[in-house]
Amino acid sequence: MILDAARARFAKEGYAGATIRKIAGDAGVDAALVMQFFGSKDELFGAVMSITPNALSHFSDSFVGPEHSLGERVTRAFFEVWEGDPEDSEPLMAMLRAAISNEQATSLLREFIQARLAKALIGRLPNDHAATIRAGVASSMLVGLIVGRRIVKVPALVGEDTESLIGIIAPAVQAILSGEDDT
Amino acid sequence: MILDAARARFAKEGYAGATIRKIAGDAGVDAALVMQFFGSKDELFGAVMSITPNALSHFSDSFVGPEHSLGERVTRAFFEVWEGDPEDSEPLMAMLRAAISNEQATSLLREFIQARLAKALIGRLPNDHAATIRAGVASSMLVGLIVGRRIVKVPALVGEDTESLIGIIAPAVQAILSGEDDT
DNA sequence: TAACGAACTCAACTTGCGTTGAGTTAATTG
DNA sequence: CAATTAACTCAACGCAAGTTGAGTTCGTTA
Repeated sequence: MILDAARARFAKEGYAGATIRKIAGDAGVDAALVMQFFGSKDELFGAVMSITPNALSHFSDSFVGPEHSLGERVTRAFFEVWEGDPEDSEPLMAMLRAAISNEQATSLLREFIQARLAKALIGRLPNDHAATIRAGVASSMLVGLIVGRRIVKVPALVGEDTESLIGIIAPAVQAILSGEDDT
Repeated sequence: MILDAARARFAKEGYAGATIRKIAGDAGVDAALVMQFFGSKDELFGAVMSITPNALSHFSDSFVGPEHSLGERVTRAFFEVWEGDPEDSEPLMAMLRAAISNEQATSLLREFIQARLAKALIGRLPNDHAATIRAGVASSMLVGLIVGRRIVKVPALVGEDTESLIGIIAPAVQAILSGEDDT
């Protein structure tokens, strides 16, 4: 399937690195066919980028439960999606990689962090300005960990299993979401 | 100056996006001259990427002081460097942007997070395995905030002034560095 | 079985890139 | 002033990319 090949390539090599010819090759097909189906590389990319319903519900579910363990549930859900089924994580990875070099991807990732994650959170927390900001901060921090672990491959993060990381990160996420600050 | 133009372009547009022709144009010079000076695009990029001594000492200094405000000092130093003098922040931005698509940049950023930041931290904390990991986690989280604020431009982060963000983030960084976890 | 349309290939075009080598200006120095 | 070197431009190469249009296979349907 062309879409599968495209998703994997965009996730691994970013927007510029993934060429139509390579994607077509992976799918055992001529590059011109990809063009006929999707019109352009941009449109193919748009078709690939998405947040799967499964990933979304995973995030949403994590907000249900006692507040004292909110940070841990959110952190765990985040890792489960980003390091779980490629079907769910590859579109996210494609967005993240491409967001650095492609404007279209940037706005999609922006919408993901802001609208989706924040909206899911706001139902569970005071729906005010501060909650939105805290949601944005927590999301960006968690994305930063994915960047470190999966893209930059910081040894300290790569060599650690998910549970240990969650043990370290969860309290920090909790601190942000529950709003114990200095101001 | 060619190096100034290159630094700005790499920081704004990443490795692939910044072309030799555009850099040469910014510097009011022919592309061929850039080649004669630096040999190749890779070497030009290598000449641009760096952590300035000023940025480094900024980070180091932030570890000096009482432990209960360590998180706040580190967070503040981080923002001061990344949002301060372009002379210091642009090479970092160039590294970060390029790290997604260029292998050479990936290892440089890896070294930055691991060797430099972590090493500076380890002098101040128990020099064990756990401290290295905590340093990696904190660094990646902070980088994630830069990604959100400066690259993806998440509205919640862009619209907030630095001090408010530090107030939210510092306790989380403190939680990670001081080691109050769940395990 | 004939015909139609979808799925697909082939060869080529265009553009922009990094890069090169030969040539030109400008500055330095003996 | 002559000459050597450094700073620089020009025109072009080769390549890989996205894209195109004409042609081909092939399964479905009348």
